[in-house]
Parts: sequence; structure tokens; C-alpha cells
Amino acid sequence: MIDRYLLRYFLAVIDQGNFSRAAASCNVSQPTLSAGVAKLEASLGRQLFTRSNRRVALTEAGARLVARARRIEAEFLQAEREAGAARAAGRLRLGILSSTPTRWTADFVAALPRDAGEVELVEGRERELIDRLTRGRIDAALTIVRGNPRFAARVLFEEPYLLALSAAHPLSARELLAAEELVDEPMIVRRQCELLGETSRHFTARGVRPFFPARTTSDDRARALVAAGLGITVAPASFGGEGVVMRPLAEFDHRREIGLLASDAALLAHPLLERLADGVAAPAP
Amino acid sequence: MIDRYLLRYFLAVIDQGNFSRAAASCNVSQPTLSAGVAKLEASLGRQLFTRSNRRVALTEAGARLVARARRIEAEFLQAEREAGAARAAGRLRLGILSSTPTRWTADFVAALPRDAGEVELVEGRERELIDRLTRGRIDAALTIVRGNPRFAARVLFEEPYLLALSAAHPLSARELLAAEELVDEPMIVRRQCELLGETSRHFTARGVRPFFPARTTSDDRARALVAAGLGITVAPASFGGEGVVMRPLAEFDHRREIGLLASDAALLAHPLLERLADGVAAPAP
DNA sequence: GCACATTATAGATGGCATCTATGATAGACC
DNA sequence: GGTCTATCATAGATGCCATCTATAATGTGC
Repeated sequence: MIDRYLLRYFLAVIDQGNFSRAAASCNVSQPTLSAGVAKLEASLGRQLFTRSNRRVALTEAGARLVARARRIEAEFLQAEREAGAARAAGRLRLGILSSTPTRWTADFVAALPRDAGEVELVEGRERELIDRLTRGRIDAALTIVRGNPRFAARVLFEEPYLLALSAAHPLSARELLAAEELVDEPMIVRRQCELLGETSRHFTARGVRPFFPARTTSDDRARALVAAGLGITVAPASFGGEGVVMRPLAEFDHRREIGLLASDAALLAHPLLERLADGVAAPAP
Repeated sequence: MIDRYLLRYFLAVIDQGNFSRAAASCNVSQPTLSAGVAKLEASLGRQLFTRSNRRVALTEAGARLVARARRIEAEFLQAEREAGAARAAGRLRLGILSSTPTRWTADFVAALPRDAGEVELVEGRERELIDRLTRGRIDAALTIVRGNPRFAARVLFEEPYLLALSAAHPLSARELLAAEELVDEPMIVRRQCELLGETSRHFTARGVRPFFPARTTSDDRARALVAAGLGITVAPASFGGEGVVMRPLAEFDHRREIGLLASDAALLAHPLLERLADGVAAPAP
């Protein structure tokens, strides 16, 4: 069964020239894209590319598919755009990164003009927001900026990822903490965090395999649990709040740039986005 | 993200006039189709149908989507057909129902002419074979015939579903068995069986909740286990074999028609299908 | 033949399409 | 006007498969 995503992978390989770049442009890993192309070939019973480590070339069967695949994808995009455009009609559809403080969103919403319906918020992880932007399902997003040339961006601030502990925690007085010191610390898993894999790798590489007393996708819940002393966690600096202390973790030098993304540079000047940007302040150092 | 299957559901509703028939024509359950249409509407941010319990009508947004959806599906089908047709090239691609005796397939293959590559066999469950036929990924199938008007059919024989027990089993001498007598019998689960749900319902409805010492997707393995006395099972009459006794189960009057399906009536006359049909004999009563 | 870039394989995981079972609703019928 | 019947929606469980990370294989260029 040929499915849309398979054709997207196929076209991405053609447009990007190799599997790895194609994977990046589809926001999936390289093995995923490889498997997808293989599945498409199996579906059709025909090889579509001749691969070498240097270059990827279309076979005859592949060449025959290109035009059709482009037509299909164009129709899909058109359908999505039509519905999206019809829907927009003065309304700002805004994506909000899940690992972003609720306070920002709450303050923004609280300050909105009374006449409702002007803004539509969509919370999601980084990749989901990028996908939605690409499909035209949202107009802009408050998320991580990575210099993707497909979108207009406005960086608001940069922050490091830090260790979050209860203010009552014995180690909270320390200025710098190392993974090895945290062997016996229960750790709360913030499932939506874009750096979850990296974090887990950091600890396991140092022989630290903590117990996980909680796994949540809500930062607010995670913060409450950390403050209550259930465990510690790693989070962006802006995660901090009452009863929670943020401390640097040794050899863990990850940062993120938070900003606004939009498919159209003009949109970045939207008054509501301006207001949102004003409300999003860098956390006190 | 609009996906192909969503558009198929959408078009099926239009073509069939209501959700239930549309679901049947897509080989999915009615709730699945309902959820699919709902998801498509959410994706587009627009209602596509106005529903009542009597009739389903397109909204304006729905009407705008129809032509585009048809073009997309037509292109997909065309792509599949092209590849399939190119592939066929004299080769017969034949689907074989999983719950069909291995013997039939084995005899058929053994009797094939030496020049290989003339036949390609695909084993699968009923729905998978129907899907493949629909997509043109196989040319014909030896499977259950239900009078689907989309396919040309040739019924070969009909058989009941019976209880299978080891020949050494104390109950094997009985001519008719009731579910209630089987309370303490371990039961082997033939996972691929098209009647699995019905069978399980039959027993649970009578308060019989057997222990399952084995769950398998291979009838050959299931037969070996039954013969070895590990447990009993319910299967089509043709499941029987050495060391296994088939007995009717009281109040369990299910039958199936086995036959050949093909998208094209002319194909049913294919000499290899004739030979297959000859080899597939009804089991001795 | 080594180094590097690229694709394929392996194994695990999670999300979601799918299922069955049941509920809600409303026209039809006597 | 109740009861029946056809229809779509909801609930909860299940299994498949797209996806991930980690690692191996492969081939090209110097």
C-alpha cells in the first residue's frame, strides 16, 4: 500500500540528492527514510534508485514515478493549504513548544483582547510544530530556533539546560554538580523534552542509572514533583520556579535558542507576536 | 497531516452514501471509518459531512475536496497499477489464505513445471489478500468467497468449522460436543483464523474461559500441538489430519466457502488456477 | 589501504489505526 | 406514542509498524 509519506521520502531523495539530507529535510532519521524508500520499492516491486555511497540515481521505474508523485504531493498540499487559508481568516494560529514555561502562554492569553477567536494555540513538541508550520496548519510557533532556512525566525533569547532540584535538597547549596554525585537520586522524566535522549545518554555513559519515580509530559507537574522532593530532573533554565533550584551540570553544555518561527517573514511583525515576544523574557541568571 | 487512507474513507462515504457501507467497502469497521473521517475533518479544520441517522450530506468544504481527493486516489492507483502490470509479465501472483491447508499449496507447487518464476505465492489473512487484490498486487487468491461483487469468483467447496482434538483424547469418540463440556480443556489459539473472534465469543458466552497453552499463526504447528495432546482448537474441517479428530461443536454452525478470486474473470481460466482448483478437494465428511 | 561519507541492519519503543462492545439518537411503523 | 431499527459516536484494549538510537557494511577517493 503506497502511502503519502513514502512518496514524500521518495521526492526528498530526488530533491536533496542523497538519503541523509533527504531524511533531515523530512525531519526523520536516516534509517527511517531508508526503510521508507525500501518499503516503497517493495510495494511497487521495482527498484527506484541505484545507490552507491557517492551518488543516488533514479532507475527507469523511479523516473516514471516522479511526475506522478509530485502531482500527488502537490494536490495534498493544495488541499491542506485551502483548508488552512480558509480557516485563518484573521486568526493567528500559534504553536507553543511543550517544554516552554506555562507562564509565558498564560500571561499572553491573559493579556489578549476580550473578543475571543483571534488566537488559536497549539501545543506540541519541536518536530510536531515544525511539521505543522510546513503544512500551513499553524502560522507561527514559539519554539527552538535552529537556523532552518525554510522559516523566518526571530530569536528571543538563549538558555542553558540545567539540573533542577528541590530548594530543600541537600545538594541545592552546591554551585556545580556532576553526574557521578547523583547516583542515588531519583530522577523525574520530562518526556516531552527535546533533549531527553541526550540527557539519558549523559548519565548512562557515566554509569548513573537512576530510578525514575515519575514520567510526565507536563512541565508544570514535573516542577511540582521536583519542588516536593520526589526527584531531580534536567530542564531548560526557564523551567525553574518557586521551590526549585537550577544548577549547572558538569560536562553538560547544552543550550537552546528560543524564538519565533513563521513561514512568512512579514508575519513575525504581527502585533500579537510582538506582545508574546515582549512577555517572553530570559530567566534571571 | 492528511494521509491517503483518510481520503479513501472520505470518498467511500460519498460513494456508498453512509458510514457503515463505506466502512465495509474499505474493509474496516464502522468506528474506524468514523474516526478516520473525524480525523480528516480535524486536519482540515472543517466539517466535511452533515450527519444524521438517515442521511449523510457533503458540506461545502467537503464538496470542494471531492475532486481533489479523486485525483489523488486515481494517481495512487495508477502508480500501483503501472508497477504491478509491468511486474506481472506472464507471472501469476497468487494469494493463499493462511487458514488453508499447507498440503494444497505444497501439492500445487510440487506439480509446477520446472521453469521457475512462473508463480509467486503470497500468504496472508483474508483482509490482507482482499487488499492486495484491490491494489493489483496479486492476480488471484485462494481464499474465502463472500460474494463481493468487485471480484470474479469461483467457489470450490464449502466446509464447516469444527472442533479439533487429538485422536487420543477421551472425548474424541463423541459425535457432538458442547462448549460446556470443554471447561477444563486447554485451547490452542490459531491467531490467523478469520473466525477467531466468533469462536472466543462462543465460549465466553457459555462461561467457558479456557487456558491457552499456545497461540500460533501456523496451522501446521497448531495441528501438531493438537495431535500431541497439548490442547484442542476450533478450525475449518480441512484442518484435520493424522492424529487429529474433527467433531462438530453444538450451536456453532459456521461455514465458509473456499474458492478463487480474481479481479478479472478471464484470469479464473488460467491453467495454473485450474490445476490449483483440481488439487483443492473438499475434505472427506 | 586507510579515511570518510553514505546506506543498511538490528533491536527497542511508542503512537496510533484498528478492533469489539456499547451507547446515543432519530426516523419509521403499528 | 412507545418500540424497533438503522445509523453514527464513544470507550477501552490490542497489535502493528513507523520511528528511534546504535552499529555495521559498503564503496569511493586520495
